[in-house]
Amino acid sequence: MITIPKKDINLKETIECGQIFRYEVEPDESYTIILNDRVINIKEEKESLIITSNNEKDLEKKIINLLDFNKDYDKINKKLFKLDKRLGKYINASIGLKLLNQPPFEMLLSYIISANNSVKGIQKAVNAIAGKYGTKVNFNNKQYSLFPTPNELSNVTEENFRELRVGFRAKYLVDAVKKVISNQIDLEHIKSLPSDMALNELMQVNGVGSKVASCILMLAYDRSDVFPVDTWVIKTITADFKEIKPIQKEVIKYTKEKYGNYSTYAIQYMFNYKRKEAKK
DNA sequence: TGCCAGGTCCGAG
DNA sequence: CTCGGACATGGC
Repeated sequence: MITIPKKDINLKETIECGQIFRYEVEPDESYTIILNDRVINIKEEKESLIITSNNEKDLEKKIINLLDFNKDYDKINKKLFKLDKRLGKYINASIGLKLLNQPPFEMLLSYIISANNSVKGIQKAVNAIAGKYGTKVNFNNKQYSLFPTPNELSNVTEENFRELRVGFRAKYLVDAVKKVISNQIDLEHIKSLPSDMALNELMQVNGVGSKVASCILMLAYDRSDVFPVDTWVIKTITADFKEIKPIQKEVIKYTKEKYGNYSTYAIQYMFNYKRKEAKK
């Protein structure tokens, strides 16, 4: 067990805003997250986070990275507000929200599945894939399945994926696995690419368009200059940013020009605000 | 019951 | 290049 200062994170907001799919809420309101090579439980206390895992090697480092604790969100938020006062209400709806840093391969497959799907549907499919093909680990007397590696999925057919209720996206998953294994897509190399080239690299995979590629870059590659423009963001633009045409291309252009290297946060706050508003 | 979900692909104009 | 329909599945 380790304890780290909680800082300004709102754990619930961060975990439940739709950016991570493989987690469970425990009876004590802590979160159990399956991250890469291990299972981690995070419990929020008044001033700290209590972390346990089946594998405590480098655990603190992994948590700091996962929860994006190396960034100063207060500074980011102040900067955004200065750039555009209208962002105030969106920022305030997302205080304590951190953009998680997650594994590239898992994000690639998860967001392929996300296309025209609901968060619940995505969670089901991703968990089914892990349950069937991922390595099993034990934690707190329970068995969990890690997300499979590319090799563990190398022989999975379109039909196999379809059995796990991924629908028409099955062929896209097969294509993604194939291109990762054959190194047609180098997930490691993408780290060193500028964002526009990284987007193009990811979009070589069938089923990965601009929006999905942006999600992957935002969540697995720590970019703050790319951002997904989805249905919720379009709704926000339509409602509150009437000078922008509510179509993806125009929103991207405007956002980059106005918010620059803070674009990702601005868009994520808009997304979160609108999605929360709809939930009520 | 029918609509829609953190879209993308494909073919037509 | 832009636009509309198809696409699997399940929750509400």
